[in-house]
Amino acid sequence: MPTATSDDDRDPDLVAVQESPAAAGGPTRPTGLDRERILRAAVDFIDEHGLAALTMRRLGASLGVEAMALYRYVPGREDLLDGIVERVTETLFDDEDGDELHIEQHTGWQDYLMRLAHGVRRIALAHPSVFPLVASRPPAAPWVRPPLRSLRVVESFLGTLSEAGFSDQAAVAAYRAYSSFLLGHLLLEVTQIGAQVSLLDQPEGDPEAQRTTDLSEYPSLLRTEPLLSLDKSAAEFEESLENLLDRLERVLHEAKNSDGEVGDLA
Amino acid sequence: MPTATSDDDRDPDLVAVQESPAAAGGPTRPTGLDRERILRAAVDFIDEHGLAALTMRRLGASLGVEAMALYRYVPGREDLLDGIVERVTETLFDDEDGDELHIEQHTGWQDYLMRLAHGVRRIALAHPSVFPLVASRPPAAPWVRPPLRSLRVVESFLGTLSEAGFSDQAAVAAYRAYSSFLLGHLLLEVTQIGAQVSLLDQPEGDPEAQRTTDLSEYPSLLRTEPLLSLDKSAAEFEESLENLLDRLERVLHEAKNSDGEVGDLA
DNA sequence: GCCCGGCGGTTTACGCCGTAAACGACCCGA
DNA sequence: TCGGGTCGTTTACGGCGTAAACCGCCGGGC
Repeated sequence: MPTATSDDDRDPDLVAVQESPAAAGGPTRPTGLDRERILRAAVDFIDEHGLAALTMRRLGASLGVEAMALYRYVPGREDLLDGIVERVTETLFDDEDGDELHIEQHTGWQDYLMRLAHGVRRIALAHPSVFPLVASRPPAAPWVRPPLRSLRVVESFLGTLSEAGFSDQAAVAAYRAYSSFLLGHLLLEVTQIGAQVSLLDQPEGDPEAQRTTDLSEYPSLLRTEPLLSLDKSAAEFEESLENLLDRLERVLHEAKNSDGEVGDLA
Repeated sequence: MPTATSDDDRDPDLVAVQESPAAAGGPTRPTGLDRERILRAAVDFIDEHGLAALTMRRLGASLGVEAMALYRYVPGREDLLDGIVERVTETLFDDEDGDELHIEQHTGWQDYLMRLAHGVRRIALAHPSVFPLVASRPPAAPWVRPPLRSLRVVESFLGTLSEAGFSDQAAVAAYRAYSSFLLGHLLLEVTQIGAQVSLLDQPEGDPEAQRTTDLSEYPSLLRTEPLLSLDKSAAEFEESLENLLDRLERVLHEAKNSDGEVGDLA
């Protein structure tokens, strides 16, 4: 049972990631380095070998080139990581059909927030090993909250909510609650994916000693362990998201009714 | 606006951290290495210089000793990091008065969840640079979700909710929603702290060019920028936490009324 | 008193890291 | 023909984690 959503239907945010033609195996690449090609190779590399394995030397090798060659297109490792994050998060916009994020495109702010959330989740699930980078790289401005990292997205978020009748305070509070929700849920979800695969490719040692930790001192854990091991990420994401939207809607309506008081959400 | 700390009273989770006597400056320490002393020094070091600055050599130097001396007490760097996390999270139990976490101690599951949340938040705020480690270190079992990392805490969590009438499914779902909430909120809060200090000690360059990014293309951002820069972390934490508890309470009561159906929260 | 084993810390060494700097090869317009 | 630019390589340096050899010292058995 891999990463099933509810018990038997598919997770709409889990899209098959097709191998870029002849990208995986050989260290050769016809010719012509280029910042864009480097970033693409870096993302592929992290997807395949994990974040910790990414070094300038190895990334160079994966492009059939010495490490120092990369420095002609990338100022240094830190900037490379920033570029990776930027590249991955930018796929929010070419997702789906054109740009789903434009205000005129969607039907209401709830629809907008749901599209945005699933867009970010799709990115996280497509690149589980890259997502911790999206979560932890220092943001451009101190009030930019991962995983909503680009000013363009934050602007679109605040603009949409404003237009829908949210006060500035309420919109900002919504932005904060929304980003906390996304970060917490998705970071835990991709971590769990990573933990599972790193368990799978470590079947060494005698198969008996590989037994899970002794839970005999923890009766509740022992009893609920099968439940804890079930993956309900997709359903829980949906549930939490809808709950957040309900809460925002309550704030919005309260502000409209008693409109002397500012619906502040905090 | 219920229990939230409003604009001007103190944050109860922000406790003053007193300097350990003569710990900050000199690299000297009387004598006698010891795993516990090493871990303490490591936490102090990270608090002072940041996570990235921690190396075996420098940690050794901060104890007046060569790097290799540490290896007599710590198998390696990875294990050191695990030890740091364990040491920091264990202070959950000696917080407050004895162990606040025992089931008999508190009055109801809501009170328990609030104490637990504020306990974790206190840890995060006391060691902002360590918390990302708490959040990202691979957990002991795949279903252990940071920042609630110890089996003891998870057991206590599930036991408390079970005893309060939650079904096993509902308790597990609550555990997941709760850990997502804590992780998302606290990680963003400590990140913001780190960003602010790292901005403060970088006042170099000519003071004019240090101007913040140009926001003229982003009208909503431009308008709400002062609001975005306001720190309302404590109040928002409280608000989100209370909302989560309300949601859990709803689940619990629905399950009790129509008790053929399982309140599943997801 | 002497010796000697092991405890606790140091020295040395190895391979990998990020990256500065010098160095070619190759191409193309004057 | 040539001289400069572009693009990648080579070489080198300091710092990293850590394996292995080394050594001073101290306490107990003879």
